[in-house]
Amino acid sequence: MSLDENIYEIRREKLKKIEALGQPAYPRKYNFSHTVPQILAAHSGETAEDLEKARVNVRVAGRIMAIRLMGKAGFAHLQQDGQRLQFYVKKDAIGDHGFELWKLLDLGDHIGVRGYLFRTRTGELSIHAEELTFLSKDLLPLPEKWHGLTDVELRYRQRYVDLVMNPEVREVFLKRSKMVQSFRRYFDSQGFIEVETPMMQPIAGGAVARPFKTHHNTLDMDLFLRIAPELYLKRLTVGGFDRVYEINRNFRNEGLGWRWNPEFTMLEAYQAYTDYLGIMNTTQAAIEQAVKDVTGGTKTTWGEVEIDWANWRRLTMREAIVQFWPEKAGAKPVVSDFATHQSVKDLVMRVRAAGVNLAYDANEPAGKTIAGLFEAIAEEHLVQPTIIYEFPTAISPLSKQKPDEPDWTERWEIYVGKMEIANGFSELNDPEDQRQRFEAQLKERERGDEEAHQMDEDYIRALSYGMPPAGGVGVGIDRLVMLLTDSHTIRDVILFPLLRPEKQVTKDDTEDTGKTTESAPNNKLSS
RNA sequence: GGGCGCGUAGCUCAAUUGGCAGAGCAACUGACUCUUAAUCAGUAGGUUGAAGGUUCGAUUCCUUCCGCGCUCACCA
Repeated sequence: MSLDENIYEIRREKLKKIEALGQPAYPRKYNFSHTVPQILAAHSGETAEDLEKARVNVRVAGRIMAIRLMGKAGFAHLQQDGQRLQFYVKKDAIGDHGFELWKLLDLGDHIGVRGYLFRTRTGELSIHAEELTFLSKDLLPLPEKWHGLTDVELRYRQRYVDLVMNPEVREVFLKRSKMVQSFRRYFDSQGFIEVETPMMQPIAGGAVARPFKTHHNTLDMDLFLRIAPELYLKRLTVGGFDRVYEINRNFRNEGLGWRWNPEFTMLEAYQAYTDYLGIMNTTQAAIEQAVKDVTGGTKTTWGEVEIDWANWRRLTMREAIVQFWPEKAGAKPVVSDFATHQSVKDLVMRVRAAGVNLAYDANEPAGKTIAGLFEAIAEEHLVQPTIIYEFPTAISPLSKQKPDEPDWTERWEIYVGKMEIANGFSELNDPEDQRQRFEAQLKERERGDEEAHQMDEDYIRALSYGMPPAGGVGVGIDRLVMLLTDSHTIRDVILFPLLRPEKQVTKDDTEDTGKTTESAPNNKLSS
């Protein structure tokens, strides 16, 4: 028998003894008068004399996170909503029966405490307990109280334990929730309505990525998990929802990394009768508001640097390439250098000669090469909020072209902390142009680009009914949370990030220990 | 997928050149009616991720596998 199975059995025995004392093992409810944070907020300013003069009776529920037992008395800390309140148990005050229960409690148990507030000799606000109510047993031992849980694998696999032990983790997800609330409030206030569009799509469109495939049995049809809601949201603008947004998951069948999780949360919004500049301003305002709502200010810490969300710069993609052109690559490019396949190739060769690692495919469109050039030399400099605008048409199959430069589109992206966090454009609403763009993408697909966009006939039909001019945007919620919480891996802002399945305890394993599986906790702790 | 690194008690970590596998916390027993990383005395807890190899002897060296982290490539 392994140690924690031993602890598990010991605690089950304690649970039986608790039942024998007349307390249900798994009671239905507890009528509390205050939460722990409420007590701390309301009474932290009161002195021992104040509390003696006007006695405050309370009933509080929480999880026991520390126990200090001293003969016929003892102290413990009750944790609720990430905050802790001490309570004092004295045999004289709680009675023999209550004291028996007290001795059967373990770290991690949920209990209710009835009593009155007082201050200990050392001045800590505490509950003088008069009655304990058992609420739920922790059968598995919590991690060590001082170092807590630090093993990253265990933190992600057993996030519930991580959340109990690490208040800063809890804080990250509270901020995430506040951020999403803030976006909803902002877009609602601007007359947008929130909608939900299909997660399972017959054609995975609206972005450049490889999808997950699934299957519906009754219809006997293959479906894809969406890589973006874009094409459905734009169908809704055709239908007369002039301002729509959706906050939900996208799924992309690609590698994992510090900025990438296969499922991630995106805010997408579409606004009729405006263009890329209009939606750019809306997005910037929404993000500035979210930063204020989450942090209370306009500056955040990102590792060694401070990000100033009140100070944005805007550069075209070409300007950014010029501005961050490596010295070793010689004279900075001029506008005409971006115009032809050959001149773009020359730029790539100069940059490579300067020691920059950059792949080059002679068969790909020049616009795609330019985008690669931008990512290779400019992206790493974009730490402060920066809007890069005017993207090549070749990589923007859903954006309107610039009227005077058809090789370039009215598209922009926001970069912060070297990460792309938003992508918006003037939405292409010409069905014939859209068909030609899809056809160009199909050629890319034939060339071997699995991520190139597919033809979507129904989407073109929808555009053919007339889609109003519109600006649209997608905002990467996870990455924005990373920036606002100084989290340097996306896994720290996703409650249950994708991990390999953990090895299960097999029957052979349990037979070897001579134990039945009935009570064996089936997790890594016992394997 | 490539490169680098890690895996020792429930948790956090030690173990000299290859020479008896340890500590703190958690747990168990006992003492203690204002402690707060409570204290004091004692007890128990290990197939050192797995399999194989070298060796008189492997946590340590070698091979393979499993898991995790970092990083590069592709993607947001």
